[in-house]
Amino acid sequence: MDDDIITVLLADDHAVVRYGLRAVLQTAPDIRVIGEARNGQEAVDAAMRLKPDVVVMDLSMDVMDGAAATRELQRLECPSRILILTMHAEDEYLVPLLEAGASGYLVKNAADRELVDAVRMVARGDQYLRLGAVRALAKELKKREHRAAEQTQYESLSERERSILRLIAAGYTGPDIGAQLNISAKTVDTYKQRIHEKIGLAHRPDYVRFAVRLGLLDEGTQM
Amino acid sequence: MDDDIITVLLADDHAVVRYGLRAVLQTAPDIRVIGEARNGQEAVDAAMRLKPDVVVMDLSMDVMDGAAATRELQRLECPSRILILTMHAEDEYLVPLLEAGASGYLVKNAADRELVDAVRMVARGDQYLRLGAVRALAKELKKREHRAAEQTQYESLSERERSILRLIAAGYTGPDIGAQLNISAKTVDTYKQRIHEKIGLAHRPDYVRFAVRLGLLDEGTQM
DNA sequence: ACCGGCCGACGGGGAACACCCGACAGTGAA
DNA sequence: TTCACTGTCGGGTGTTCCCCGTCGGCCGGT
Repeated sequence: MDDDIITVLLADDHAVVRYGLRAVLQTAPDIRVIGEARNGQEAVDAAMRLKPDVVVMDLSMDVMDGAAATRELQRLECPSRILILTMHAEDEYLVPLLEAGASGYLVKNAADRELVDAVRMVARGDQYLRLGAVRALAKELKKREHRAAEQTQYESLSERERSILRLIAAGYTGPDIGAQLNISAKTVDTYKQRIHEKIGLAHRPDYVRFAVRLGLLDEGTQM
Repeated sequence: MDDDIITVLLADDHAVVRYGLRAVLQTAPDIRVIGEARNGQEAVDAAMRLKPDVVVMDLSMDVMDGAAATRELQRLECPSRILILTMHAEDEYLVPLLEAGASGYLVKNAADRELVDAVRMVARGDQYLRLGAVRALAKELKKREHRAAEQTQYESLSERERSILRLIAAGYTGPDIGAQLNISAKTVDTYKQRIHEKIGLAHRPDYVRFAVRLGLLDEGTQM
């Protein structure tokens, strides 16, 4: 299966892109495209059936996106290496993708020149990452850790406490919150103190910053 | 120049996509690709030089995006029709694009089947719009109007009032705000009342919702 | 079976805050 | 000049916040 020829599966929901990728890869005699998929679900099915050396996978697909498909293939212990294609330099997705088991990450912009090299490297078992992506990695990791820490703190609260946190951040007063939840304003007070003890939020600005960072305020506000 | 053959210029910053588009359009005998461009700037130059019947233009490009290039070609009174290609159903860009002078709007998803038809229609002077896009038009317009209304309200405030609005939404108390701006808490009170009179924000939740919708809280919070 | 920890729910009281009232000076336009 | 807008401040009353303590229910440990 690997006696010279590198077999490749293409996964992209745009037919034009698949045509283009095919055209580029056909210029390399040691690479053969053995299948195509129009979304993540098809990619997983095809990869398990065809067992290609490399899956060239678009990040943004309708039914199951590239990240989800990567995770799924990893879960199913598919031996294929995965090379992620992305539109621009959306490096924020890099870390979870590598955690999910992707072997490479290529910006479509440079796909014509670098694609063949990237496929070969990934097929050999190496990782292929663009330089900018690597640089963004450290920064991203830190941000994510901080975000994750806050997320963990939030999840350490009880259900009631989370509700109170959200409502305080949204600007409601103690009595208002009590009315909304059918409890006394004094009870709301208790939760405030417990939130303070647990995760250190003391004043309203702390609540608002915390909630904005976790995106807790967008939910109830969408129209 | 239009004695049968439709001349086309391709503008997309991804070489793979250009290859794919070429492959699709080559299947139509009445269409000939006479040029390619790697960004909006090149597209404008090439279009003015080659005067193609149709410019097939990607929406998201680095140097000058499809919308800007469309506006520029319109300004230069280029006779070419413009067919916009977009990744997904990003219908929010539809209205400004049509205003800018685009003749058609095609989702890349369906580019293999519909592209040839779209190019022919646009070349004839018709508009080509996907059905979903048209349906989304009315909804988008409404949303934008509402957002724009709030934006206008915000801009109708004085500089000081805007600051107070932001700080209240961020959760600061009157005295806190006074300290930050070196004014009395009582002065802050006045601004609150004036904001109330001008744009109707009465309670803190109103402030928070308003600020979240206008994205006023993300700015000072990014790290 | 008991004890400590966590959770949901209250209340009192003093300090802090918000809200409505009025006030006044500077600036710029009608 | 008069009027509207802006930036600034104060007084008083009602509301809210914050720290204190309380109580019953539940669950896990010894």
